[in-house]
Amino acid sequence: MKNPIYVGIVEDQVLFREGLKAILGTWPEVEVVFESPDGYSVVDKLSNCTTRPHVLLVDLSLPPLGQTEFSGIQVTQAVIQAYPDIRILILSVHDDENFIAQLIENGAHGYLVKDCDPGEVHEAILAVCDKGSYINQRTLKALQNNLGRGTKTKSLAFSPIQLTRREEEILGLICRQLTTDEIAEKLFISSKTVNGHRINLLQKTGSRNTAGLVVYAIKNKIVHVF
Amino acid sequence: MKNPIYVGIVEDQVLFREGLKAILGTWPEVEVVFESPDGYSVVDKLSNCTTRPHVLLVDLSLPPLGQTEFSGIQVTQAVIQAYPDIRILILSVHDDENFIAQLIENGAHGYLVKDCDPGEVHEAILAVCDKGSYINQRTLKALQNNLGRGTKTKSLAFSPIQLTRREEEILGLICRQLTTDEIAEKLFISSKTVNGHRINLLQKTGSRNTAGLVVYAIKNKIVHVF
DNA sequence: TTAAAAACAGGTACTTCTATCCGTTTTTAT
DNA sequence: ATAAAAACGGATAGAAGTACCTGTTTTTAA
Repeated sequence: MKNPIYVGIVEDQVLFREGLKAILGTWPEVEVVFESPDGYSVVDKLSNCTTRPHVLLVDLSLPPLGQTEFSGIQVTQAVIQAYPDIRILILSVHDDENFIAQLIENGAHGYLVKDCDPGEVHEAILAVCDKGSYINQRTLKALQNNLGRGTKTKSLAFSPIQLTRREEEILGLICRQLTTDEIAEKLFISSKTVNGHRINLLQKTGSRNTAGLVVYAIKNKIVHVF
Repeated sequence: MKNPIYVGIVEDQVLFREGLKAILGTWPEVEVVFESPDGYSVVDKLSNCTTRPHVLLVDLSLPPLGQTEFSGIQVTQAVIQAYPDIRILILSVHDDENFIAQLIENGAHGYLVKDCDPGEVHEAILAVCDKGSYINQRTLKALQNNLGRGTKTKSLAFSPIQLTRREEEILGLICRQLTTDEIAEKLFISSKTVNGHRINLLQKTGSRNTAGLVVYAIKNKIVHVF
């Protein structure tokens, strides 16, 4: 087996990491030469690594609190800047189109959801080495649906989000554990309206659900915990 | 109209406060002699108040972040300790039995949900003056269902809650915006189990929903925002 | 004063969460 | 070794949240 593909694994969970290694180990043309439990030390570790990987398999299952995408993007950007030759394959539980599109736009060469079968991982590794990238149906769809929103996505990631007064008010009430109906009752408006503000809040803050909204609110001092 | 009933209103929302005053004003035997936008300054304000109210109508729609019941309890206790003669009628959007029971146990003389009709407010005001308390069907049910859990309720309110390792882990993942199914997948357990832990977390932290869980987690440094 | 933004409201479909049952297995502490 | 606590899992039901669509009215700013 000449010209093996050197693969690096970035995954915080030991069990899953070892499982991945075991699976990759069954493929003769693949060799795991690097692993890291987190994304932040990856660049450092790569610098004094005996055999530099061709492909980096990066698990993004646990982004830091309050930001669904930023850390993944940061790691991707950092690695690509330092080692432009390394191909980056993202492995994530998140199936959000925005998320996927943002990662690809920021330099990742492929995106796999975590419950894909080993065959797809194999295929993806070969593809990023051979063709430079691996775009499956899911990723393609995400990119298409986010094509027009290039600027929107960017401004969302880097500029401080501006919430309206009403949105902040409702966000505060959400943090105080009021339901949509209760908020509507308290503000003398329809619950449909509250629902609308809720959706806008999720969109503006880039949250997936209520938990994300609360973290955002606290982080940005829209509500005060202490 | 001799022997009017002097009533005080504690309500942060101007519109609702004025509306209440207007409604109470139509009852000849009732006179509003005191109002306050928040519960914390109530005791102070009562001390230099020309006509001391017989009944205090306290709105608890907006408890401080992360605690559904404590502030209401604190205000109730403070007023009762300083002015044992004053009858306290709680007015709240919360229909939780635990919440109601805790307030009554801590000295409130009556509990009304905010969407009750004016007639019930009238009835309640007369009742707390006449009989000393006003217990409606809802309140009675709440008290009965919480009768056996007296100690449980108390320990929940005053002792720091002890979460298990697994519970903290799952709480962390909730804060990171993972859904129950995603958490189950990540931890290699059934979503039913995650659901169980979720319910226990709500119960232990005294939260009403996910928002409460996140606030609790941040407040108690189970996750770190910054 | 005119256009844009914000707030409002209704409908519909689907997903996730909340709540109660019930039970088993594993871990921990006495 | 035994009991208690923790973790696990299944079924079911209903409440709340998420995500679209469609509009109108009010506010704000150019």
